[in-house]
Amino acid sequence: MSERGERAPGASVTLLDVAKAAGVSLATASRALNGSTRRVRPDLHERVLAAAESLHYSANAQAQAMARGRTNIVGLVLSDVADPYFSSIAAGAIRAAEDEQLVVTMACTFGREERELEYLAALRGQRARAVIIVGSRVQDRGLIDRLAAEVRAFEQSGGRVAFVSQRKIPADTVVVENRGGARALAEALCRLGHRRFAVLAGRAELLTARDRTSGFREGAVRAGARVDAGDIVYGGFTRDGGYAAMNELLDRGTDATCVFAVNDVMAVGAMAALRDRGVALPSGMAVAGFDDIATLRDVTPALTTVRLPLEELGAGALAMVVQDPAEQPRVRRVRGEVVLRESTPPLVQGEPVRA
Amino acid sequence: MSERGERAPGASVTLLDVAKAAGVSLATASRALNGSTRRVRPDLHERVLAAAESLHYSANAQAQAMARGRTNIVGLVLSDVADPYFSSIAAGAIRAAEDEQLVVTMACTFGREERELEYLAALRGQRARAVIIVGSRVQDRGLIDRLAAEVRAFEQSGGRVAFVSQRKIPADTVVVENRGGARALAEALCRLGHRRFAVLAGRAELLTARDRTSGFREGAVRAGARVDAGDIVYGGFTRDGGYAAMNELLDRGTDATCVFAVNDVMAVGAMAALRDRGVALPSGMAVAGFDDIATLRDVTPALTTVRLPLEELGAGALAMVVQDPAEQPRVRRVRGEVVLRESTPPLVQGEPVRA
DNA sequence: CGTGTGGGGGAATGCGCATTCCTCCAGGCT
DNA sequence: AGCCTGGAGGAATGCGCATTCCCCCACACG
Repeated sequence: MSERGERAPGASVTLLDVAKAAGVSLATASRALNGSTRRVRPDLHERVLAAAESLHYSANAQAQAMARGRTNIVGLVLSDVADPYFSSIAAGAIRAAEDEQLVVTMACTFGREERELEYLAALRGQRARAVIIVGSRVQDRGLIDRLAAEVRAFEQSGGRVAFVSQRKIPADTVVVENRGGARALAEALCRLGHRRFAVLAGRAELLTARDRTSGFREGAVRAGARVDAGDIVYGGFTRDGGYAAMNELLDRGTDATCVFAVNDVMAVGAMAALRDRGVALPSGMAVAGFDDIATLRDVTPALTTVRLPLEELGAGALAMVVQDPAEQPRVRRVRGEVVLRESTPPLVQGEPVRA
Repeated sequence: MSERGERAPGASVTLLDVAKAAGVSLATASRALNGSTRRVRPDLHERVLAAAESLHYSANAQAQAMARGRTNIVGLVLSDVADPYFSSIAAGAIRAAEDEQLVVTMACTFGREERELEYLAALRGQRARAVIIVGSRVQDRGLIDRLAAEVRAFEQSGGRVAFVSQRKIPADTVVVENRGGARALAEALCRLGHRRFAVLAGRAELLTARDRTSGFREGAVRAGARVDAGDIVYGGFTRDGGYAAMNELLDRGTDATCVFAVNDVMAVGAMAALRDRGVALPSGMAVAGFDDIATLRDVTPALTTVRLPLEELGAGALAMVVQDPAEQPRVRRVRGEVVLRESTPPLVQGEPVRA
């Protein structure tokens, strides 16, 4: 099989092979390839590089990591890559990581938040240099405490941790101003003439969903409008969740003129439900979302929403994790920008929608 | 600082610490924690587990990898996670990897295909167990040859490689039947009455784009319809590419009654362009895409497309890479399913669109 | 009661590399 | 000419772990 004299499959060329081929010691080969405080004579340096090239040498990252005592791995933990919200954040983080010569490993919880714990432990085992945890914290004191302990253990072992979520754990965090964004959105919608709102509030445990819901309500009330408790519908934080919640709302009956879905994919689900029920858009019901997902910018009617710089969130978290740790955990607040589009036209008359 | 008597930051607890705490040898601790052909006396076993637990021990994956000579890392190389096509495939792969106790590391080329080479080399250095490369091959013999060499080197060092793309490299490949899917789509559209088509063909170098374009043309011609060379517009493989290409087509003028964009995001861009130019949808121009991106299933008019089981593509590639290698590289063909929706209503009369 | 046998604990080895320490040599100085 | 110094190559060490090999002990059998 290997008449070409190649090594057995599975056996890869090591630094020692390179050193031998170059006729130098292992130490010199290492110095030539990785640089060092020590200098290597130019001709030897040259020979080592040539040998490595011709042998197609690729340093064993595991061994390097062990010898050096640290890796260049950054763990990224998020709920679902297939969700455009998370994939955009991931793209931002990955891009930034590549600039820093860091390798990103990714894990998804797929909605089971307790898996964050497992992944964090696994990444500690990987001796990952840092971990970025993206996703809403949930209303569960026990879980938060356990996660905080796990984060401490990770940092204790020399790693860095950052969150993109609520600031519930003492660690660097990129905080999205969900409440403020939702409040501003509500106020803007009130200025358009709306006085009665419904909210598709997503999963009740998710703090992101809660913050957006309560912020919206706050803004509405402040502007003299109403969000009745009966007009707040919980459900999934997904497209189908939005669809179902909208249907439930219509079944209940509502006199809201505008419905706020706590994220864009839910809003799109809600629009689909409205259309299926024969409600004209946007005249029959105004719809607003949150996030400004790029892929959804071309839906019709164009969706009013709160724009979030998603890629920046990921890049920002990576930047925090690359910096030296501060005395106190840092918080980077990111605000959303209200974007009014066709899905929420000015209301001529505040008359209730038929429902 | 460490009045609690904790170890210096950066120093993590090792297997030896656990062994000492349990009053056994390192070997026994290893056997208890990882299992072995050898059995460990139950009480010692118990003690080791308890010690590991109380010390919050987490095995150093690097060291394990080195001692065992292999890792449980799977590299995923794709062009852009933020693109829903790739993120869906990634989600499928990650899900499948988790079932196999594998860790996924992700890298993005962001459209620069030559980076696949770099990442593959880096993953060889990681001693990754396997690599999955997702994305269209490009028309570039030199690049393909270099990639093939890099793949050989990777396999030579004991790793496995799979592609989700065209079958250009001798390795396990999940092949999407782009040509066949596009052909079927064209035929279906012809049955709706269309006789003149335009194609927004994406980047000319991408084989995926080429295959879809030529397959579509093939199907159209076979069904007695036409796709004039002047009605094929190249551009970006993105939403903005679709938008620009559609505008270019309208500027040129066309008498096509239906435009096929080689993927869904381009189709959405095209619809936006049509709308901006005042063309009524779907009556003024029928539009079809390819992929059936989940996030885009609610656009209006609902987009006719070719459905691809994206998550399955990722999961399938992972399955191939987990299996023992076959004598001959495997090929798993995946076909798309034509889904006719409102964006391509039956054509009553084949009259040209105003353009 | 002596010897054989098998199960299981422990010491030692090596994985591939960075790094420290030792050594040697060349050049400059007195 | 002899000594010192700095620069650079090489041997050795250790990172944390799996695994091999050795040995001891308990039990069974003759």
